[in-house]
Amino acid sequence: MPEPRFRRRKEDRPQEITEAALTAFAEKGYAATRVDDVAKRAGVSKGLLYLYFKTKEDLFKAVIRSFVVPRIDALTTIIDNSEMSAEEFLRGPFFEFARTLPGSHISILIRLMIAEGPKHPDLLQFYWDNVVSRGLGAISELLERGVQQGEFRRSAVNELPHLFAMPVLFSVVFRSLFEKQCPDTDKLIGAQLDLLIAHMKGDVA
Amino acid sequence: MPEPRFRRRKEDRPQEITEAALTAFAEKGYAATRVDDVAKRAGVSKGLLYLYFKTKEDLFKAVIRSFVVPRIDALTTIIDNSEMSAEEFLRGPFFEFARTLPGSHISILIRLMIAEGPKHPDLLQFYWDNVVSRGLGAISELLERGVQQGEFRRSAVNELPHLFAMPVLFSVVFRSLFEKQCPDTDKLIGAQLDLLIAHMKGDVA
DNA sequence: ATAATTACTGACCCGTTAGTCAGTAATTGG
DNA sequence: CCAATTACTGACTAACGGGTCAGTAATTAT
Repeated sequence: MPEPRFRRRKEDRPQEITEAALTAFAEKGYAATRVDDVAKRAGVSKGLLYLYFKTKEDLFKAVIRSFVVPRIDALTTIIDNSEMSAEEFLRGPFFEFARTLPGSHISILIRLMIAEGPKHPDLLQFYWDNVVSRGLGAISELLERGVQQGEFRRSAVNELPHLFAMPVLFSVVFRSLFEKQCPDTDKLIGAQLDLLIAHMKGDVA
Repeated sequence: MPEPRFRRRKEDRPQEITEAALTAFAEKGYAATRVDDVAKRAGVSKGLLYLYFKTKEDLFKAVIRSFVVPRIDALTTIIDNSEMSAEEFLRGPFFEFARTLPGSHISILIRLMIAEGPKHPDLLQFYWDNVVSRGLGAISELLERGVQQGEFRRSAVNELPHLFAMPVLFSVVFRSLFEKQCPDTDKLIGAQLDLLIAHMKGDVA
């Protein structure tokens, strides 16, 4: 009896396809990625891909959903379940998150989001609700907790959560464009963290 | 004698076309912009466009060149020709530049640059040399001047130029994606400026 | 075994669009 | 006024790629 030409693996296909799509999108960008190519990488025919994803745009959304959101979940879970002081969290898990993000494949998705976002308003809304808003909210809560416990003084600056997010976005974009000339991401993010924490604690800057 | 169907205006065509292209790219992004559409907006036939620009990519590069670079030139000229103190410059012209950029059409080009950059390495190099590198260099010089004149203390933070550039890029991206939910650009940039200047002056943060 | 089901294939279709080019009409020079 | 020049037009094409679907082969039910 001959080897079967293919196996039916309904369960695994979607994930295999989104993984292939992630790689392809990362390499070529959205518009330049051929659906045919994604299918090949996933070891599947184009027809099958269209069985699981209605359109190319649909596929793109699925990629964002399945790779970016979990990352944010991980962060917020740590905040909620740990007893760390705000500073410990910022210098620990947050810093770790921020410094590893720009080198990860997620950073490519963020770039894609910037590039393609305006063409997909509903995706943008999804991204806002599930990633950006929650991320900023988490920082906000954390700072508030720091203030409550007398660790930080109450700052006049309302934009603090954004100021913490800034170096992350900056590094992601900067590195993805000017890999070679990019300053050390760790130092950049570290410097901003130092500035902000010093400010929150009321130290001499 | 009838009105001529068209005038020959060799001199003005390139600029008119790049202007039309800027608008089109801004509205639709690079891939979704039709060369035909750019031509129509410029009031020319597609054939003529191809007489002035070899390819669509060529056109894109011309747009970046002609609209972004002058903006940086303006800034560096002010630095070189004015007698302002560093702080005056940062709180004056630099702040003005930074806060108006995210609302201008240039910001759309920056987003396009982020989106399309990786596909055009030579353009990226050009952009680095003529925009990013010069911009960072200008800030660097300015800070150095501030230190020389005893206005600022010498900071241990080497990444300062990037820290000044950060809120600008952040605002550009943030606003172009989440226009509605974007925090007040002025305040965001202002806050970062305050932090950095306080740090440079050695004040209490 | 064989029928019914369905995951899967791959050739095809068709709208779309970057880029071309033979021809046309506005200029310019004699 | 006519000829030479060239800025300009617009119909054309060649290719590409998203999406479809009739058919096939693996699986499951009987």
